[in-house]
Amino acid sequence: MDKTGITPTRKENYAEWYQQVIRAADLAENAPVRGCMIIKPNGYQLWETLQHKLDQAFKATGHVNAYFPLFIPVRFLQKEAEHVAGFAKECAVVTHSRLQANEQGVLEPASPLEEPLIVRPTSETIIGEAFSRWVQSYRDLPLLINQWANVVRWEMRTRLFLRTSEFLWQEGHTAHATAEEARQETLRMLEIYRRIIEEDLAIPALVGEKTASERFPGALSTYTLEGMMQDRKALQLGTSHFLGQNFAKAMNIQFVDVDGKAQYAWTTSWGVTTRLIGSLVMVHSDDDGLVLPPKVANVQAVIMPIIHDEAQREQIEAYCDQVQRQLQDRGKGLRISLDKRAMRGGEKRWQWIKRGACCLIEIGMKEMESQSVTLSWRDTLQRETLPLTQWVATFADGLKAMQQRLFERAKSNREQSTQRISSVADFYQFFQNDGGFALAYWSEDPETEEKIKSELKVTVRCLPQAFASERGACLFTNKPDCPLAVFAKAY
RNA sequence: CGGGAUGUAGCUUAGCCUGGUAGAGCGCUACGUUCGGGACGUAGAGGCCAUCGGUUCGAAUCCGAUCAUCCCGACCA
Repeated sequence: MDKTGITPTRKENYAEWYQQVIRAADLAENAPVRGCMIIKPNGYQLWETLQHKLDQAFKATGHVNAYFPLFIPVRFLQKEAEHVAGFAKECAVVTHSRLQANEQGVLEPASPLEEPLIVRPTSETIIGEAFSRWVQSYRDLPLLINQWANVVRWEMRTRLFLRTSEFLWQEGHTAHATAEEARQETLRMLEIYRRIIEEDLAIPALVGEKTASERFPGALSTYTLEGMMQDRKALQLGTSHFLGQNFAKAMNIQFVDVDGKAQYAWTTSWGVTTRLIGSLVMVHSDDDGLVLPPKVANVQAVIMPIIHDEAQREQIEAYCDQVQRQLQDRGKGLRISLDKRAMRGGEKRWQWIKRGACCLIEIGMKEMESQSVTLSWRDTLQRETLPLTQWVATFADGLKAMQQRLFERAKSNREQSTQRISSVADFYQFFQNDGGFALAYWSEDPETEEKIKSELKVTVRCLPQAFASERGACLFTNKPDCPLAVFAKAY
């Protein structure tokens, strides 16, 4: 194959390749509003699939969904000092309640609001206000709430799915009677994210804790899941925050404990966003377009009738219907498409390759006569022909195998670009070459963090859980007994 | 918000310097030949050249203003 589905290739221009994959798969487009995107049906279907999997996991752990206002009074945000500082610079502010035509007939804002409202960049404060009324006694705890919503963070530089001014997410907000319980909740949700990201999205996730500088504004600790994209840059896939009593104190979430004493609750929040769709594109896709893990793919198999002679159309299509029915009978949840559009076979095949259909099934006279199918899996694109009965019986296993292949490939990509670093010179060398994830002992001192950020554009992604027991002398300061940190360039 | 650039068909764009009211490729529609690795031919639809103003007999083209977008910097799921 010399001609690739996507121009340019990953190697030629990764950023442009990413945009083109999204365009070719028809996932989303830039909206006529600055920094915003239109998520098209193919993209939204992916989001619905992720939503469904996450929602099930949340419900299974006792969380319930609710919906809180889009608008938040400015004074709410103001109640937590770090929180304001973190979000103030990127808030959309609503100041007027109507439009009025001026002398030229141009509509202008009129009727100023007494108190400006911000469009939620996140909902800790407005949910906290509600919690303060809902929580009275230790019997009201834990309070486990999730919200599916859009949020707005006014961004300077935007990219489809990865960074837009408005995006979709879920934000979980919980309140607990003890610090220990809240911390457990933070870690429990982190583990749910890890499981879905690794098992459904087939993206190996590096799990760990954020440093002070990368922590959520107002949190005591922030845990993160970091994925490595094919350009070796890190992408934060989800976060879970232990908020301590900061928001409980700011929003006055108090309860009476067993001993009759008033106590501040301990709260958490955690979220993942439509950015996960961007990570799917950047981790699995290739120079021919979108590649998706079967568990979340919109189309797990597409059946394409190949018709040379119009006289044969009817019988070939009837055979295709039969193949679809038999596959579908093997599993209710299977997503099988039958593409009867009158297009040339090659063109049709390419279209489905670019859209990330997991399995491409071509059926013409040969297959019909021999009761077989010709198929290829999206990640390898190698054709093989199998008897229909055998194919139907093994299709589900084929999906599983592809899911596994994608995960293993992503994992081996990450491992190849992950390196233990033991000298500052090697550290600089590593990032001046190809880069990736650099593991090094680090004293958590903010000065080196600042220095490498300005000199190399490298940040500390997290202190990984997997290496929590390892201690060593800091790479930069030589201070003994420091934790291992992961450094990388990040989106 | 600083530095640089650009606005012409759904998309990518030529034309602008040297004024004479628009050309191409892709896409779209129809028909024909094709069809298991991205077809080709023929015909056709589609643009008051970002907006407003100025210069001129005449402006996509020259001048001014406005708006928008993109790229580079400081911030970010």
